[in-house]
Amino acid sequence: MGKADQNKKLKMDNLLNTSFELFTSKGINKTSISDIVEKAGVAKGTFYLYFKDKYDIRNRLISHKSSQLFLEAYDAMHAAMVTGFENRIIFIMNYVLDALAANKGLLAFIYKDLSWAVFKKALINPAGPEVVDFRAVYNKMLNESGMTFDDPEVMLFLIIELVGSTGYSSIMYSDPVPLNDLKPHLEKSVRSIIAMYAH
Amino acid sequence: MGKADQNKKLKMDNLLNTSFELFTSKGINKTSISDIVEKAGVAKGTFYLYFKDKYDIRNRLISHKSSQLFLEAYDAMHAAMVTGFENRIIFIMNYVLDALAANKGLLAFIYKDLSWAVFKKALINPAGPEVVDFRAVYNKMLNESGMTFDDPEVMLFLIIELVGSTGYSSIMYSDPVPLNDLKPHLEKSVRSIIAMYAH
Amino acid sequence: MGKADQNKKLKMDNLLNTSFELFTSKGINKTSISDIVEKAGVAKGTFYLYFKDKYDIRNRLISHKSSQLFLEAYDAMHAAMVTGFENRIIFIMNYVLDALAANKGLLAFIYKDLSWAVFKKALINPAGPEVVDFRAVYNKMLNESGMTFDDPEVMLFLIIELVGSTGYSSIMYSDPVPLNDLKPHLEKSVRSIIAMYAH
Amino acid sequence: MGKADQNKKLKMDNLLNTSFELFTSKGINKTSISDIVEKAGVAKGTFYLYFKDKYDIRNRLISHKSSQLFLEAYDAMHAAMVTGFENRIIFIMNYVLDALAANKGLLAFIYKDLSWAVFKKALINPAGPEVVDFRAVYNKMLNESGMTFDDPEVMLFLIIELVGSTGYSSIMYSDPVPLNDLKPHLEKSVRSIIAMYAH
DNA sequence: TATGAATGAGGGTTCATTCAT
DNA sequence: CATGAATGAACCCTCATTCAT
Repeated sequence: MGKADQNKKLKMDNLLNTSFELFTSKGINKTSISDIVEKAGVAKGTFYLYFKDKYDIRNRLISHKSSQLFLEAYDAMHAAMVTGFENRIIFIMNYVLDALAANKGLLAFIYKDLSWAVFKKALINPAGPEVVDFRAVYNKMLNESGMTFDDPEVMLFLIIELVGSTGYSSIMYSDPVPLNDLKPHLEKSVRSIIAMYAH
Repeated sequence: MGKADQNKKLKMDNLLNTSFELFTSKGINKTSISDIVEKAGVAKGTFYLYFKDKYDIRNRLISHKSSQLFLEAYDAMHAAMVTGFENRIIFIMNYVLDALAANKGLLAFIYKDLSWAVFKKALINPAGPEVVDFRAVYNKMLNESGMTFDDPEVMLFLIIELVGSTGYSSIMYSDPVPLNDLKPHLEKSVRSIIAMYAH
Repeated sequence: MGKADQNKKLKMDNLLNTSFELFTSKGINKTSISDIVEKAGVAKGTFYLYFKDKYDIRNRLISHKSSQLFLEAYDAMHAAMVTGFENRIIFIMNYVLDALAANKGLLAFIYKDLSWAVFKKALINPAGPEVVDFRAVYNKMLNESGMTFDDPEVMLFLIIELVGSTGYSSIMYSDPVPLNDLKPHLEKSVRSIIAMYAH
Repeated sequence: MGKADQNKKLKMDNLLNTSFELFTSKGINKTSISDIVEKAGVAKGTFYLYFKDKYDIRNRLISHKSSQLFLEAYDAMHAAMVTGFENRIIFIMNYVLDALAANKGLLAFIYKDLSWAVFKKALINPAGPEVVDFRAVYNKMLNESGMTFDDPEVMLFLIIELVGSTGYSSIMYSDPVPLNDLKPHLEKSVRSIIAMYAH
């Protein structure tokens, strides 16, 4: 990588980091491009050399941050030496929920897309090199489980949507119950869903 | 009701209907108040006689449309003489999913809030007179079931979030599977969740 | 006065009083006609039956309130049995300054016109019946003084502008000195001005 | 100064001049930002690059124009080789009054603030580099007088408020007397005030 | 007389985007 | 590559005034 390319990478990372801070603190709608470039210390025009618009930068951030979060969860799962397919899924679920509860700005930021569609785009058909291919990870977990599942993709879909959707409400509004009260319900439900698909 | 009041009601309904059309066709963010009043054929100031802002009118519409949808589903359930608690929940679920599949504009409009928070606000703590108190309906269904449930509120929460969230993805993007393929999965999952809470 | 006329008078006084409260509390520019009629409990159209616009009502209030203030000062002067032309002018000056210091809303309200032009319009060429003709009062004071003055009108003009203008700054901003520090300066200056014109 | 900076200065001066013309011809309240940018031939957004709002531009204009006026008066005083403290103050007074009489738009514009508060802000605690520090000029005049004064600041305050306030009425309305008739009265009064403070 | 719903021009302000430097 | 001044359409919202009832 030449010096120019390095410099380019630095500017880009700077803009990405700055945007992320602003998006998670004041929300994407309230963040203007002026805010971003001012905080990043570059000129307005420079923004357009690297990104198409605010939503371009948002999409890249969602991919990157989601990917990072799931990777952390996966690594923590290994570090904790969790065994058993259900246990592993539950571990990841709890890890992600706790991380989001500790960083509501992040939750608010990725929520509208922390649904299957973006999950898939970000994690399963990763665009960039630094994004994990979560499908491979999932398949690995399936293989290591020693079980077979009907429609494993739909199963994952159901779990992600259920956990993401209820987790959001619980973390953001403690409604209808706070996260710690919700977790046992989710654990039971997720185990029940997995049981339905395993044979 | 005097002639003036009738006229007032007409203007308001006109604004509500016009807004709904615009919100469901171009989205709420792309709809300006200018668009609304122009299409409705009233002056800009008139808008502010009836509504605080765009989000005021949106909230009223969500309440009204959600309420209407669930009421239709409930009536259809009675007309079909469906018995059994699980069967009734499944019937309502399918009815609502089919209705939203037939009206994607409506789905896009209410989705971001067809989650527990708004469902609750709109249907369970209804503000206006024309909005159904869905909690009473739910309690009635629980009583008629002849069963008892642990945490019936959390159970409903899980079902709504699961169905709403997966239904959105399936209807809008056929991803990961189209609605008709999703339904049996949802039915199984919902029955499984209910079974977990019944005793 | 017929019953209808009485009613009319009541409505008008109601609007005048309400406007005065709003003008002195939030300022005339920030007070809308909507504010006035809402607080007064009458319909918007009613306002226009009695007044041309906001400035019509303001002018009447300035006349009325200024007149009232000077009348109070004059009465207090008599009650205090102050004798001597200079003493009387000084007494009135102090009375008015103290009253305005105790009611900054009133000062802010009448200030922009508590200058010769309005003073004259309000007090010397009074429009309505309830407004004092201050010129007569002034002439009476001149006669009772036993002295003769060159250009008594210009003398009064100089005094009013000097006192009004410095008093405003002193009361509102304590700049360059607070009112109590200003008073001796003003007293000396006013006596010096009067001395110049007396013979 | 680079070409870009020159251009920037030009735009700013253009906006200042245009605003001044509009403020003095139609008044600040009746002048909208739309009016200003239209007349100046720039886009609306450009206004906000240079000024916070209408009152920001007004304040800068008042500082600038007042400063300019007093500086002219002071220079003329020197050119006329006026000696003696009272004579100098009287000269400046007359110069300023004549200038304002010749430019009633300017008088109307700065009047509401050609009072101590703004005089002080504009001339005594000058913000920008092109604004004269009139306090230094006043102190110089005091020193050169060879006399000592009690409370020279209050003395100046009394003079400025008296002259400004009566001058406004006289110039704008010839009420109670036209400017040329007022001047001897003011001269006498000002000399009398100065005499009171000198020792 | 009294009402108050309706008006709509006009206000201030923001901000994504461009382009000459 | 980088800049940042300039743009100008679009935004939301206010409010004095009118007029049919």
